Amino acid sequence: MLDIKFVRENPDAVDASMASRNGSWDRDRFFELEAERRSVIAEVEGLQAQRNSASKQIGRLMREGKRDEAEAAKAAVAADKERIAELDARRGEVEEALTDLMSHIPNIPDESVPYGKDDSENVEVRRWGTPREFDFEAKAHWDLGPELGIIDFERGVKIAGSRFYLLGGMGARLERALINFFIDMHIKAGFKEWWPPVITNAATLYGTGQLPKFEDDLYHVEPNLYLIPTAEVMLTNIHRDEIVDGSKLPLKYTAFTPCFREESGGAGRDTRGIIRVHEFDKVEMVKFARPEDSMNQLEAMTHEAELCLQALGLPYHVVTLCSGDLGFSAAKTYDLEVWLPSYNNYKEISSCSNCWDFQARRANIRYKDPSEFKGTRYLHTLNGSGLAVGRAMAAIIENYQNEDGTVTVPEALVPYMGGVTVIEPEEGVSA
RNA sequence: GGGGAGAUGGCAGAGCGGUUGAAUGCAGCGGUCUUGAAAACCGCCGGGCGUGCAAGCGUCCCGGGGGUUCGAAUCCCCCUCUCCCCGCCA
Repeated sequence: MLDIKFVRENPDAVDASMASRNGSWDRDRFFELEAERRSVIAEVEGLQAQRNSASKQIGRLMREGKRDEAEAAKAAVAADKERIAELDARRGEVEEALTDLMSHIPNIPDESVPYGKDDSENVEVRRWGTPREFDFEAKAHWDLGPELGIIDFERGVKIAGSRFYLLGGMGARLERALINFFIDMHIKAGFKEWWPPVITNAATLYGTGQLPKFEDDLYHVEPNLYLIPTAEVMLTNIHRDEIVDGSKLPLKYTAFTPCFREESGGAGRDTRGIIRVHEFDKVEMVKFARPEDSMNQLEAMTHEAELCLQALGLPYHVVTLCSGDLGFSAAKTYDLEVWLPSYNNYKEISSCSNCWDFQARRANIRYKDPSEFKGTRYLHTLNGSGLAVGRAMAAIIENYQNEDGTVTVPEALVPYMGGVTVIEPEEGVSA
């Protein structure tokens, strides 16, 4: 959520932000509600002040035994009672409407974010590695996986539904290896490991910005319970409604969780393979940073995700999302896109964002640092994938495939694979 | 699922319906003392909103919501959560 005072004083900035994001907001209604809110507050608080002092007076008269005067004072105050109740109710309505309006406004892009209408205008920042030239016909992971007997699409659909898949044998082991490998990388970089629930409530989802606007993207378990779309939700909300000790910042958290997405809007996109599915595994990084340090922390977090790809020897490039492609809560985002031979292109495998105080304001996460300022301030939250496990697996299968249909295990993963260096076709899973 | 207890400031923990936004302790901040530190002593020390250049003033907040009252942390109702016992159970 944006700062309401900022919006009042800089409506043009919100207009510009909305235009650059292909969005819109009701500026007139905002000012209408905002003005009414303040006038209602002024009036009701004035009446409350009168009532409060009258009440004190009544208390005093009662103590002094001046019954008649006390009764007269009571009658005088009673007149305002109804008006106060009326204004109070109106205040509730206006504030609710205003909050609702505000909670649908996305974050404002950082000034360094390039202007653009959609992902075609994202800007490449750097490349690492060179896509491999195959001297044989390279296969897509959706063919090679089943042939190796490590990915089973048909039975995944049978036991769960479309856009679900099943890993078997070395496929399952590779998933587990990747999870452990990524988490170990982050632990070495100073991240604290967490293991959160994958079911969450509405307040938590509101805090990170999934609700109220993106309810349709979420799986519902019960009216107030949802499956998490990413561990970011849980890690960021760990400190919801808390005041963090400023000397502890930045806090660096990591967690592995499965992620659940309805993908109702994704029909027809990435229909093959394990690229876009309803349930996927991801290791996530989240940081809580001081405002003046958050941009540096974004660079560092992006670098941390890059190290994972480098360690796996997977070619990738980094792009800055343009304004039109930016997510709801993000002020700036770097996407890491890994080379996928089947796409003959780079495909998103990590997204690292600085949300500034947008989520912190929603989730009420502040910090305190008596040596620098009195009171509390909203901190900045950041999140980044490190990495999407399923897409990493797809990239490994495709980039490390051999002409004989086997897949070489990236060296860094061998210890995590129990010494296995090559994945060979196996029986009894799907083949 | 059944029964019982509870929810107060960063933490711990008081609080006859009327200067209680809230005692006290710890933590924190500032200071005295000290070569420095500790100890001791003194002072300060919640948040949101409105208003104001500011100092300040006002208002709301004692899990959440509603009610009674001139006035509620204190009384009533509903909800949520936590803890303990029993049942069930990986």
